Amino acid sequence: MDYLAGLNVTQREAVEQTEGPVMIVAGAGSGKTRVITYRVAHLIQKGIDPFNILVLTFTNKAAKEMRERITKVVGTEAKNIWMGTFHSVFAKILRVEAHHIGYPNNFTIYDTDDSKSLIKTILKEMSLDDKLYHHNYVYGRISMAKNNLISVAEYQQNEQIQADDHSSGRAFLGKIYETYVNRCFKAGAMDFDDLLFKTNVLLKEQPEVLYKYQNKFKYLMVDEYQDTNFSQYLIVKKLAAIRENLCVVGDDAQSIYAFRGANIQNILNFQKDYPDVKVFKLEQNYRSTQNIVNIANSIIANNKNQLEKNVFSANETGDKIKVTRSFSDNEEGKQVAEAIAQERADANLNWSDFAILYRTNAQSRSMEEALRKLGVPYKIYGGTSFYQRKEIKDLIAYFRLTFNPADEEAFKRVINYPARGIGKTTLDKIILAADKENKTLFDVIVDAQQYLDARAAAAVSNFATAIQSFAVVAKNQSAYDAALHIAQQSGLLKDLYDDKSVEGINRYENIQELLNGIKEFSEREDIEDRGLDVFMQDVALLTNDDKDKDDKDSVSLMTIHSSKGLEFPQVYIVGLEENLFPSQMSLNSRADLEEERRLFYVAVTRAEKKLNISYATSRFKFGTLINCEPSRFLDEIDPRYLEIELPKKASIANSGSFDDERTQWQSNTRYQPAQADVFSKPKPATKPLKTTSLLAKAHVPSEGFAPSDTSNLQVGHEVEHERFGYGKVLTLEGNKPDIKATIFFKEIGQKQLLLKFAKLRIV
DNA sequence: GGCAGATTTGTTTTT
DNA sequence: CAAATCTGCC
Repeated sequence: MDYLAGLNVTQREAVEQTEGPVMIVAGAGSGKTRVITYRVAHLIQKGIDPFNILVLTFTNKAAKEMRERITKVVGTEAKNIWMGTFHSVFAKILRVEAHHIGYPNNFTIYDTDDSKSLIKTILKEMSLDDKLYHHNYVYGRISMAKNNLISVAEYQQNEQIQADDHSSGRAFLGKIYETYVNRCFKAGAMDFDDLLFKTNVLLKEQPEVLYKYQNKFKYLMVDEYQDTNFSQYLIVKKLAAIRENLCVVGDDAQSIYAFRGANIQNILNFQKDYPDVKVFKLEQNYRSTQNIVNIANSIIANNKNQLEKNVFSANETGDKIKVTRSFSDNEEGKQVAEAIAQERADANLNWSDFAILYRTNAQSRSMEEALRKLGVPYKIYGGTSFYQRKEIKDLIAYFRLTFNPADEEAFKRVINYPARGIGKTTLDKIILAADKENKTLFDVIVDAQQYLDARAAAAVSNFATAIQSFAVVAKNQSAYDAALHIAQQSGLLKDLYDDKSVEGINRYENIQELLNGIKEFSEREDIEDRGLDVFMQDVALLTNDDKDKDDKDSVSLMTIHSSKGLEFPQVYIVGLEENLFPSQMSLNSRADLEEERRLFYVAVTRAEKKLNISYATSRFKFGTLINCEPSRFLDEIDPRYLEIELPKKASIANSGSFDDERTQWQSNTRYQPAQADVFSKPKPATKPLKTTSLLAKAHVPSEGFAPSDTSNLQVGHEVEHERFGYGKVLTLEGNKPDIKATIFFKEIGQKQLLLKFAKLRIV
């Protein structure tokens, strides 16, 4: 029982309140994970069977960390606790129960790519405008519906939804949703949202199944409860209904998953649903210095919607927070890498004491490069997972098809990879036939000569026979032998082996790595069922973090989202720029912006001792350089806690209002190639312009260059362009917003520019 | 009908 | 900078 000694009064009470509904409102760094860990340990100590405990988290990493920590307290018994993400836990249950709701138990899990690809196929079949019905939009709409447990019938009958879809000009969404759901069902596939949606269906329609799990999970805990969506909320509520031994832990200030349907109301509903709930508030931050906690508070104070809380720290005041500017993303990487190396030497720290956090995965690249140059070991969490690489998905698609020939997305993926002469037209015919006959795509190719001409039918039949033979092999051989057989006989291994490019070699190695992983799996003694089908069943749910075994001392790189729940002595938050953080996608509504701010709050509160923030005044986006302005969040921080460090070198291209405007249009507008060529990427002169030297040096704009209002621009006017220099207007053509000017520039010759984009100063 | 090269388009965050 | 899509050629 000595583990209770390390807890403060509230933490201890929360741990000891094992019975009945409990809500723990836990500020950042207030020992939340500690409480959950010890609470589980305490339950086991009290004699509760670990098999009767269910702990739900949001990310694989959180689940893994939690299990490790519990293992340290209670030992190997921790293995028996049901613990994992919502998706993985309920996928596991559905694997046992799916037949109750008409699904095969070996259903396929569609990942986001599969879902979007299916949506694209459906849109094509319905010949809908793929701009208006953009697959991302459609996917989001369907996902929203599922997360709110809105079935197809309800979607089509709901007046509000129908009105919305009609007014946005997308009246067919209900129909698309219907087709999508039918096609998934026919393919024996569930998407991510289905894992929760179908669990709800199961628990609703099968009372005896519900009862079974209510009695299995006598104690439930949900971490990051503020991130639950309605679907998740209802599952938890139902499972806990008999005993109400339900403990939820959350912090509204750290709600950062609204984009996937999380509903902050769930925390408020909790008190309504369980009137006798015991609420514990953890407000003392043990993690960070006072400066860090204060800065975090000053950030979150800018949000209007929040529960009252007073997070404080009794730790040392600590260093001020350093804000650094650099002139490019690469420079930013260099500065961060150098600072880390320096700090590590000065303070005698480990590499693993440092983390670099960013808003988007794409930002890891410049950081990686800089770290590599300095020889700093690092580890990237998340990002494109190993299992999301093309070659891995290709091979796994073969596995999927082997075990579930109905799997439409796997079918489309590999029907002509490696190339075997089955093209777009043939595929379209197969899909059409399948639709008409209400068969699966695979059914059609088994019966190919009935639907296709001889040549295509032969090719397709060979493929079908191969897949069928794989199924026999998979049944009779070990996972590894079967996997190797499929990799070879499909021609995939050879195709990759023949590709001697750098990427090709890499891909081949990745396949080898996957095969090695399967081999390891085949040889595991601790699980009974070691077939290839078991190995690949839940691959869609895996992320990179599940693969990392090496715990070499290294700097951690990750998005802020995946850093939630973690802590590091020194944290570098990079890319504090408008349109990046906050993301430009979030600027349309207060709710979205506030979520970004909470994200910043999460980032800041990861730091224990030292926090560094940086931004760049330019960075590469889509391969072109854009100018950036500092994030509004920087202005919101109480400057008393800041130490602004200006760069040694003067930054280029950062001159006030002009840059601001350009940043804006560049992020909204495609770079006009006619303008870009001279400046950013002089291509090998494939199409040399007679009047233009591609090697011309960029013009240096005159002092205080500012574009003029060009609405009254006339032929003959002398103008200055920021990069093309001085020139004379030759012609003006087109109508109002799209007036095109032909201008002869002294330095580079004739150019055509759209006035609405060109920044011209009338001389 | 199918392929390779050219062009164009797209990035928030996670399961 | 990549991946998706389109275009011209066998």
